[in-house]
Order: sequence, then structure tokens, then C-alpha cells
Amino acid sequence: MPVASDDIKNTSPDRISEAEHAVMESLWERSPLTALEICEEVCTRRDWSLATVKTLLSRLVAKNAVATKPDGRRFLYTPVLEKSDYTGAESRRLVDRLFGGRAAPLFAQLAEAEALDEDDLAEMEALLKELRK
Amino acid sequence: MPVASDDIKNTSPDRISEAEHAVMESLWERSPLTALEICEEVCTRRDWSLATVKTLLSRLVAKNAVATKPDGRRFLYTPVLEKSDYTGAESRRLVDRLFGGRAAPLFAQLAEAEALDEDDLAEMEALLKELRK
DNA sequence: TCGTATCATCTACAGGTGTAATCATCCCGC
DNA sequence: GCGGGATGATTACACCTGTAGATGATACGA
Repeated sequence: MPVASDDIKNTSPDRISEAEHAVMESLWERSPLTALEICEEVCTRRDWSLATVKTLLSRLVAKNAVATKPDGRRFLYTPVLEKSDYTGAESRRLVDRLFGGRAAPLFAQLAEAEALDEDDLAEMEALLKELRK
Repeated sequence: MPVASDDIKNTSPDRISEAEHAVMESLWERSPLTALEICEEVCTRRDWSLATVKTLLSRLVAKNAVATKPDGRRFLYTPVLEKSDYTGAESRRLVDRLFGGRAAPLFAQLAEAEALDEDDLAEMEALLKELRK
């Protein structure tokens, strides 16, 4: 029997958890990587065991956020989800949830929390000028 | 035996979940409110039952995010956690986690996602000017 | 005074997340 | 050829979250 035509809806917007995100960060910085290499990057920082990284990797594979390529007995992991897509969506979510979709209050908030330094201000000024073209 | 001197460390930075945040929003907008009044605000929007709101409220009380004041047979709920504290902390977390603490890339991200409209730009320009004083 | 409507609390339960031990497989060196 | 180390897969389990029903107290109206 023909099996096709069932997995069309796979833009699977499964949320990436925070721990999973740490793994993605490694992969965005450099890829492909083996599980062990990823662990070398994050295990000390987060005090994880290799097993934990492997679990997270398999969940990320299930969520279609990373792809595997066999390399002998092991796997090489590559990100599928792009960093900018993730950060974009995540930023968007925050702005929507906390500020009703308005970005300006977010910046007011960060300013008040003194989370903006000189460099940020300069960059943002430049960006604004650019956007205004 | 003297029982005291154990609950000093209560700046309890328990995280507020997303559903809990929806309840907080109602309370930030107007307070004090009864559970029923809160439900009237959010139950239709989120398709919740009154019981759900009550559970969320009790969790928020446990987290010291809202306070109760008896009013006859029922309770009036008031926010303890301030909105700006919450949004500030939450924004901070995002910027730290996603952009290494730099706000400018977040801004760039939102710009690229076209999440900034004319009003946002204008407000941010004003804000920048103000910060630059 | 007594039932009942009204509340808050307790209990419940499925799904997600953090964290990891254990299991199964397979290839390399002896 | 075979045992052991490496590596992914499976299983585990506690806690958090979303969602809500059941339970218990209680004050108001009849």
C-alpha cells in the first residue's frame, strides 16, 4: 500500500526547552559535532553528564531541531533549526506575552533595569538610523 | 522550643509560569479581585474553568506573588510581585539566555522579524535621546 | 435553625523537563 | 574471533505545569 502523504504538516513548532537550547548553542557555534564534543562544551558549564546531553540530543532530533549523520559507529549532529529563527520566535513570544506585542516598553524596561550599556545604545542608535534610511 | 529563625531567606524567586502570569495580568490591571472576578477576565480568553484559576491563585500565593485578604466568606487577591519587577526579570533572562546579555542583538532580531512598527521606532528614538541626555 | 449556594483547599492526572542509569550494539585491537 | 570500550537507545523518575473534579467549611436566606 502507498504510505506517503502523511508527514506533510511537519513544520513541527515543538518548543525547545532551556536545557535543549544550551545544546543548540554549541551546535550553532560549530557543527557538526559528536555528542562527546558537545558535552565537552556544556557539561562542565552546566554540570551535566554525557548521558544528559545524549537525552537532550535525542529529544532535539525528535523535534526536528537537529539532524544526525552517521559517522562510523557514532553520529554527527547538525542544527536544523536556525539560531535566528529560534531567537526571533522566542523574542517575539516574550514581547507578545509581556508587552502586548510592543517592543518599545521592553526597551524601556531594560533601560530601567540598567541592562543597556554604552555599546548597546550606540548599536541601537545606528540600527535605528539604518531602519529609518 | 523556640521555632523562629528559619524563614529569613524568603525573597523566594520562584518562577511564575505562563498560565500564572495570565492571572497576574488581571491583578495588575485592577486589584484586589476575587477569584470569580479574575475568572471573568481570563476564563473565556484562555478557555479555563474557575477551578483552574483557583489552582493558579493558590500556587501564586505559595510563591508569594499574590496576597490574600479575607472578605467575608471569600478572599480578595492582590498582587505582591510588581509587574515591572516581573517583566524586568523576564526580559533580562531572555537577553541573557539568547543574546549573551546584549540588548542590541535583540533589537536587531525584532527589526529583522519586522516586529517593530513606526510607533516603536519613534518611542525608542525618544528613549535613546533621553538616556543620552 | 437548617439546607444550600459559595468559596477555598485538596487531590488528581497527563504531559513536559531535567537529569541520569542501564541496556544493547558494534567495531577495534589483541 | 572475541572481549571490552564507545556510543546511541531505552527506561526511569522526580518535579513542574496545565487543567480540573471532589471535598470541606461556612455564612446567608428561609
